[in-house]
Amino acid sequence: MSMMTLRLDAFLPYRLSVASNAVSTRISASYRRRFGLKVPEWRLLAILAEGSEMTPQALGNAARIDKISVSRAAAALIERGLIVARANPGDGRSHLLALTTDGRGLYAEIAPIALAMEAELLGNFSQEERDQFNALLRRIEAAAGTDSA
Amino acid sequence: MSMMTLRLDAFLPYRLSVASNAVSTRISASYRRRFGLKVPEWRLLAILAEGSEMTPQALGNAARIDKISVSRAAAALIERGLIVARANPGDGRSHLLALTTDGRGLYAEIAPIALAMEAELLGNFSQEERDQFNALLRRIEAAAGTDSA
DNA sequence: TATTGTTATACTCTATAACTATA
DNA sequence: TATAGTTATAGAGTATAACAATA
Repeated sequence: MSMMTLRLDAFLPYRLSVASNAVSTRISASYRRRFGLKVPEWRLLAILAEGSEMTPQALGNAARIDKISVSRAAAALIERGLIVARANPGDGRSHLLALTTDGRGLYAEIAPIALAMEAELLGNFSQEERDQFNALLRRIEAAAGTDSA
Repeated sequence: MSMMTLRLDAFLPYRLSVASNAVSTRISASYRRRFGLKVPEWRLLAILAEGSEMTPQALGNAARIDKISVSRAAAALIERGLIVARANPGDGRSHLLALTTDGRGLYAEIAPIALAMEAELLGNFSQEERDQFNALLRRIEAAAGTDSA
């Protein structure tokens, strides 16, 4: 009877969870403290700043947020006047969300800070390591998304 | 006035969070469904299986779990008869936790499944990529743990 | 009927704070 | 006084289900 032993320390889901938690605890505290934003709210701002107006569904796909969280985050941002909704001419069930001037202003304030935090976390990563890390994360994500279990 | 734009898609904290969430959603659902274990409970079993009896504090350090979660997870495991507590001869405030025979049995059942899930997630990773990924995660974790912000 | 979006509800994980018992 | 551990409480994130409006 051989005792199978797993080293938690080298177990990937554990390492990934610990690293992700350490990073997001630190970063989300900064968003909240400095800007009163929750993570899903910040993600919506970032996606909207990249392009033009979008439906909640498209936003959720782009930011990897389920429709319930999109709905709540959008409501909070609308209430603060950071985004606006207008009717979707193509589909009456939906609407189009876009940044306001205030929203663009807040985003312009946050983006450099977010990049600085990222740079701090990746302080000693070479560009190659950074690209590699990103690629590995995408592969993991794709494998986890597969419905084979 | 240059508009600073950040690509959320390439923003590391975002990628890390998405990958970690995809992995842990999938794996934790398996622990819960098949074994009735929450993640902190599984971690305590894994750490105790690696060595001998430990205090809650030592367990928390080894499994990266705060003392409140250790306390709750340990209580759940004790109630199920998977671990036992005995007085700590060196410190009356504390106690020593160890796996029971049942606990060892359950661990022996889970460990191969956990390793299989990990292998599935890392299916197309070479050993070198795997080691590199682990090392990068540790560096990120260390950088995030630093109290410079 | 199916889909978009909202609301209600619940669960996991984490964090803060107050408490106890020992040191 | 300080520390180990427990309990209470609250918040963020995510998930399921039921619902309203429109397709």
